[in-house]
Amino acid sequence: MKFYNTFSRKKEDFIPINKNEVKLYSCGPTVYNFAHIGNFRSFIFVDILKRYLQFKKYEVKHVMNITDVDDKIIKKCHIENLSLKEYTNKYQEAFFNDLEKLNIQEADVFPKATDHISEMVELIKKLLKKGIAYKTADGSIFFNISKFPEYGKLQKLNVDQMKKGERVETDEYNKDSVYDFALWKGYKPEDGDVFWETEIGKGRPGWHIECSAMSGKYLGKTFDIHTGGVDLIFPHHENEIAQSEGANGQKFVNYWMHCEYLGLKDSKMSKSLGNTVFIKDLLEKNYSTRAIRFVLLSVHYRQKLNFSTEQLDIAEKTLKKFDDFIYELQNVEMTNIKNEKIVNYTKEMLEEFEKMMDDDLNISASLGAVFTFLKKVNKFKINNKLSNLDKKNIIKSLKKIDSVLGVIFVEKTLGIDTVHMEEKLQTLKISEDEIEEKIEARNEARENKNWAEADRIRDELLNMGIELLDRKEGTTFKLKS
RNA sequence: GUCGGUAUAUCCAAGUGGCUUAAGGAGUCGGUCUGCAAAAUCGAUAUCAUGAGUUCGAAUCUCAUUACCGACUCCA
Repeated sequence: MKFYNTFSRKKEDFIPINKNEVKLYSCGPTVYNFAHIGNFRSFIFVDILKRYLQFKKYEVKHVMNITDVDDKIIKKCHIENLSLKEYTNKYQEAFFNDLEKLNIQEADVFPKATDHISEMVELIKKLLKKGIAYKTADGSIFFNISKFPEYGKLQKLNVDQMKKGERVETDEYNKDSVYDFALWKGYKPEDGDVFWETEIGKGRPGWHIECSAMSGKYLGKTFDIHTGGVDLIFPHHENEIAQSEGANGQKFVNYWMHCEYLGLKDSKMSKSLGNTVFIKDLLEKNYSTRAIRFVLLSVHYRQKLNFSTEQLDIAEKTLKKFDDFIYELQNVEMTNIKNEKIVNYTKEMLEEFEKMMDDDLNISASLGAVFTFLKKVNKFKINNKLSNLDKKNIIKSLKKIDSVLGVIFVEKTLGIDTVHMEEKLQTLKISEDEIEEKIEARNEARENKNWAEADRIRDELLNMGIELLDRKEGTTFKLKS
């Protein structure tokens, strides 16, 4: 299995520190607003990565931080006259809600910055002691990049040649160098009640220190994979490396994996540009959460993705294809002979899927293998040449695929004609018998070549969300997904 | 200024030297099936941005050109 490591800018064989275990840290949300679909793209990337590692039988220990204190949050709190907790709780809840909707597996730990002040203070003390950090007159503490010669090694930038003009930094913090960054921000009156009294003074943590402190606490000084959006490479991840390696004197992260932007009409989507799309916006337009998930996962994570509702339409169609495929497996007349070809198809599909995913999560090629599989199996289905054994085999392999993709919902689709169907019909106030009666009436009309009546009945049912399928063996129905 | 990325059909998107006379999905056109649709199925739809070079052989490597995008400021 190979992953592209931002650090080396190359695909590298993945070798975890401990044989069957992967320690994974992901930069999570800053809860000062709802997370937009661009944010969720990177969280879905992590989800696919994590699920695939599990698919490969690794035990994954996953930590995702929640940033619940920073400049923007404090500002907003004051505007809305809420306490830090009141303000952030709302968005935190919304975040978890959206995670669930998008079928994103929860991390093992979601540490919050405000719960780990003491760990951050410890780390800063260590840096002060080593002389890599310094305190300024206003009580702030900065990281001194000149004491960490490797600074810039992730982003591959040369500090001396960086553009300096644009960086408008006021002198409020009295930094030695403009590139020194804050570990701790000394208290200022406008911070209001957002401060901590600590050994290193009264104030609040800088943004970067939380990830170093919390990853260290939950995953150790060196861990396997660190993820985030490409926009975090610099300065955030660069600074994390400086902090952690500066304090611990050992390698921080073995594999850095970064997710590309999601864009809208050729511009990147970000909160600061104000061109954001939220999950709820799309749900209001009646798109399903699984279609959203599908769009976000179907483009390779290192490829820019230009989001559009057209892609959602295609995704809905694609998912319907899966649903129909699985659903119709039940209607096929089953023989009892195991079909060698089907055995081969499933085997080939799973092998191809794994081979492609092993290559830095090449999801497009993996999905290609799945679609090719559907096509091949459909040919058999059409001729009623499937056995129960084949069916089991097919379902089993799709479930396996979906343990990674998380969008096909094999079980749920198979359950349509039992629990789900009953519930749905109840809300539609129609019984299965009544549907059968209508189908019969329609078939009678069809025999009499009364097409108008036949189509009327079909449309009537379709409007209720019941779709008729005319097959050689007769007419069946299913719920429209 | 210093670094970096991308360019494949109408659209999305695999493919990084021969297994590809370029996967897969969507669209469009035309068959099969159907009363007609839907679904399924078969077929059609690409001189791989441009120019030069390396090679027995290039979408794939090298150089140049053009276009777009990004980092160096908060951002997933």
